[in-house]
Amino acid sequence: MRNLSSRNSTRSRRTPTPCCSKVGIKRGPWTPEEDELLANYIKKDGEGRWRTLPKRAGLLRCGKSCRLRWMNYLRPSVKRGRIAPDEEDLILRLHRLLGNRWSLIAGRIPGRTDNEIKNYWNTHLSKKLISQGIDPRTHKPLYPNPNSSEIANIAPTQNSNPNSFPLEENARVDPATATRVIESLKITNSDQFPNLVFDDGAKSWPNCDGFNKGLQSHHEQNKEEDYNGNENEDTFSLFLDSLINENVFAYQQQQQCNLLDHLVNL
DNA sequence: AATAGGAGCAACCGCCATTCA
DNA sequence: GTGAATGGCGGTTGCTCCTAT
Repeated sequence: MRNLSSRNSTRSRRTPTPCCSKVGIKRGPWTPEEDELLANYIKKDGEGRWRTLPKRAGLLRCGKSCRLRWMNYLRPSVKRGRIAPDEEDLILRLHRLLGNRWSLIAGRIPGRTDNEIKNYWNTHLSKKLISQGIDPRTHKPLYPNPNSSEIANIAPTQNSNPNSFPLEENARVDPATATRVIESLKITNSDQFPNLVFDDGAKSWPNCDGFNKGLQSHHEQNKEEDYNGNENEDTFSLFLDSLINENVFAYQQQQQCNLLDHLVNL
């Protein structure tokens, strides 16, 4: 059983949350019996009304705990097992675009939960990027070459420069826009162009800067104009579309180069 | 064989957005 | 319009298992 004393002491200083404040609520790992109770109840009565579900299902758990258990483990659509290389690749690209928006990222990877992706990122991918000299938060080089022209385009740490637009900050667009962008990105980059420049952290830095610059101009435009949600969404989508198209163009150029090299070597 | 340390991951937490009376 | 209830999210914790010593 987990030691929850530290959490309880923290909670005692705060207003208790309504669903978990009752005495007698069970915590910690779920037993197979509890899983069965929950799964059978949801199969029979469906998801939803999580706060009252435990009582109806005969569980001594809070509603949040039931929801989490169902969403992350019991749901039939949840895929178990290792993250495949193509899934990892998609996570990397989506994270680069969206930052730590795990539920959005998970929404584009069938069978994977936000918790699973978040864990995988924290335990595998962030370390992998660091080992490659890439900042996992910004997807930019950790130690840029001072002689490189790239240095001028590297976004400083947040708050250090009010004019900088680090990717993570920029990624905070509304979910509807993000979803549309991801949809087009997935079709364009993942399905049709699996080896796109976008995949490679080092090669994509210029694209990333373009991304930031585009967002900056977008941001400045918003400051000048009265806010119009749909219009700005469209502008943002168009910008991202153009960014994606640039990648497609880069890919096509690379393919042509590869073909020429091949012909030369014949 | 014992144990220390790290990795992986399930679960909990607080906060925020949305819904509804 | 307002406040309570609810759902959902991202950050964090700590337990379990594995590996190195």
